[in-house]
Amino acid sequence: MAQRKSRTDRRIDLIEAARRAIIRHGVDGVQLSHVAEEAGLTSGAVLYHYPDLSELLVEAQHAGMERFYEQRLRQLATVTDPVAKLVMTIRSGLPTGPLDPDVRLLNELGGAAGRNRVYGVLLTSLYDRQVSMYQSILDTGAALGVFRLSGDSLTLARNLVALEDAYGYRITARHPLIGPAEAAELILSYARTATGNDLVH
Amino acid sequence: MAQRKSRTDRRIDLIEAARRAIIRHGVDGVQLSHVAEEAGLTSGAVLYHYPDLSELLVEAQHAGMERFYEQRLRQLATVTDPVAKLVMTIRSGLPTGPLDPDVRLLNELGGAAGRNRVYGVLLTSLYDRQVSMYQSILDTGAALGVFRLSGDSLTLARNLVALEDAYGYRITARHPLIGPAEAAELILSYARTATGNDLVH
DNA sequence: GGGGTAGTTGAAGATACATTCAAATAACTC
DNA sequence: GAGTTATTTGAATGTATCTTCAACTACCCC
Repeated sequence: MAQRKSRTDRRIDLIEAARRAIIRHGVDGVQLSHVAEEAGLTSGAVLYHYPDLSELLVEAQHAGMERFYEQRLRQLATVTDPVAKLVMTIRSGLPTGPLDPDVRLLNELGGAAGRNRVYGVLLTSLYDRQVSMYQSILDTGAALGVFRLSGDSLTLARNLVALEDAYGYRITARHPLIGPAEAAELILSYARTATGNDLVH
Repeated sequence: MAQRKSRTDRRIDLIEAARRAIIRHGVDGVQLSHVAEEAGLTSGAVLYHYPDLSELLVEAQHAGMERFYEQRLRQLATVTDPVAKLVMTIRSGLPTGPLDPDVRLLNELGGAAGRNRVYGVLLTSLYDRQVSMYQSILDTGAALGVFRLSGDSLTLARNLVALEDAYGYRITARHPLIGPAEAAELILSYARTATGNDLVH
């Protein structure tokens, strides 16, 4: 028998297991048995904690998203220079490679968001928060005279996040010419014209 | 009994039916019965034409993608002015609304492309062709002296397609503030700095 | 350390889905 | 228009998955 765990611990485990299962089989292809296997439990045990699988899947997506965002914020807090912040943020929004689990999970959401309102709301809220994150970097840099913005910061920030998203898809789809480094350079090229700064640090 | 059709006619029908079924249930959630229902047939009939459902799904994705791309090329051919071409191309790459079937289908592919090499290749090939399309518009405009490009045309074109992709996702996910018009404006703002042209026509 | 609780299993039952195929029939051929 | 072929159905079969639940057991608490 699998190790017994407290309600909360097991639920955390299951959310992690669901995350992995989604990455492996897709939001619409994932099954109870997949989650159970990832968690090292039987289907019955999964159902004991989450009588409705779709609830678990939503929680898994939510948790994965929050973690991704929190991680970026935490990293951002380690530097103060606007240039360093911007460059670091661009990098942290891209997958480390085609297998990056965080981005893989987010990408799974993309298609489902068109069909499922809950996923749509989740994804939209992540997008908006990332936009705010970029916007505050841009505004701060402009206030300090480091950036000379080529347009309003909201527009620029929205485009920066959009580019991140799109290259995340390209990388996970294994574009032969666009990897993490190339994608970062492409986004940086936009960021340079947007900020009027060479962004060398 | 459903109307009898020739092999080729029925296969075309089934590809269309599969397209709708994928949009409704996702690449990984679609079932034989969904396709059959969309086509107004029984599962047996579907299996008679496509013994392997996944083959039909790939064909459906392929067909949808080709149609999307061909449509853009055809529209592009109706104008000659680089400014008009660029503006029109940006608009034609965006969904008409959250329900736009062509973009919905492409978005379904995004997540699956990380898991399924075939889908990855399909999506990558579409991306590359779209980049070429933009690149040729940019190069022509530059040669004519209409555009003063802010960087190399490949970088700019890649970013333009990336922005299209990303806003396609935002729109199908029903972002409350970003619809087709707003997305077009966001991409145009990038296109303006990229071409040094106001892009009014 | 005994009783109670919470977590887990495994098997049984129910449901859903894919797959096969004989029979039916529409369309085509000569 | 008789015979042949291609397409479709519907029912039967098999398999996979979900769901339920009684039994088991580890752990907690007094």
